[in-house]
Amino acid sequence: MARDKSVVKPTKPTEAELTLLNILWQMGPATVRQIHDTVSVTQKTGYTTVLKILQIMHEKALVIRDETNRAHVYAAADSETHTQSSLIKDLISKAFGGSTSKLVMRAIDESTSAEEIDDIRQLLNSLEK
Amino acid sequence: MARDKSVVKPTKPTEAELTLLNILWQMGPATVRQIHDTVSVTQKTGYTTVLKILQIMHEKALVIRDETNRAHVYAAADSETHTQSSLIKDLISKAFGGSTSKLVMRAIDESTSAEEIDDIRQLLNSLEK
DNA sequence: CAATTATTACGACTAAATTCGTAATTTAGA
DNA sequence: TCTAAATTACGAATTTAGTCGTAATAATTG
Repeated sequence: MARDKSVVKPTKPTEAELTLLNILWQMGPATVRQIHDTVSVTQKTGYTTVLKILQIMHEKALVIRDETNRAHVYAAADSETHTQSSLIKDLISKAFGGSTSKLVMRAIDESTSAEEIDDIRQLLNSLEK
Repeated sequence: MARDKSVVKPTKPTEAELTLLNILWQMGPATVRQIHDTVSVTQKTGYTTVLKILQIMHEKALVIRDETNRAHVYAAADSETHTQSSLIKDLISKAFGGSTSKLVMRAIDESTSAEEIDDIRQLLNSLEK
């Protein structure tokens, strides 16, 4: 049976895709050139590799593209927050039996700073109401 | 340069592998037959497919194998807790800029039950000392 | 306008993940 | 023992991810 395109769940980004999304969330809309320059700071990746991944992400609707100018301008299709939520929900269901509290227990360890713990405590307090 | 095998980081399990690990953590050591029977309850997967994935997991040292008997007995190489920690750390670094508190904020939402929130609060309290 | 440069398009290639069929082997039962 | 059943071994086929070279196209500039 044919699937209804409008209801297809957004694809989970791969690692390479997530790397580019992080850059887009950071810089905002950018050209392949800008994105490649940024990713090149930490990784040795070919320009066409970045281009290709962005094109695939466009097919998957992970990014939107402005083709007005010669150099297309790419932007993340979903917000960082939205994507984070979907990634974390996925992990909770696949590795934590659906238990958010178990995940939080595993997430916090000796390497977690006092500030982070404090932030989390604040969050908990704000849920009181 | 050759890598020191004894220091090679444990591979991150794929989705199919994680499915089988969940079963092994649940049942304890088990034969391919038992694992296949269990996975079959929720998915339609061929017996040899399960066997193959377990063999690959063995190569990757994700599981250990007792070959004493005809039907080999497989068991998870790492504990569920250990694997959960490593998966969550991976996600924190790749999608949350290394911030545990950001992850916890995204993890908790309207669908999180009061019991879960309570469990998390207890955990926070236990960190007081 | 021609030549150089920048960018996108296209396709190929490798590696890993997933699937499973068939062969070989071992065990157990008649 | 000999046949049937169960299990592992082997390898092929498919899909996705990731990589990049080269061709085609568009823009720039001398």
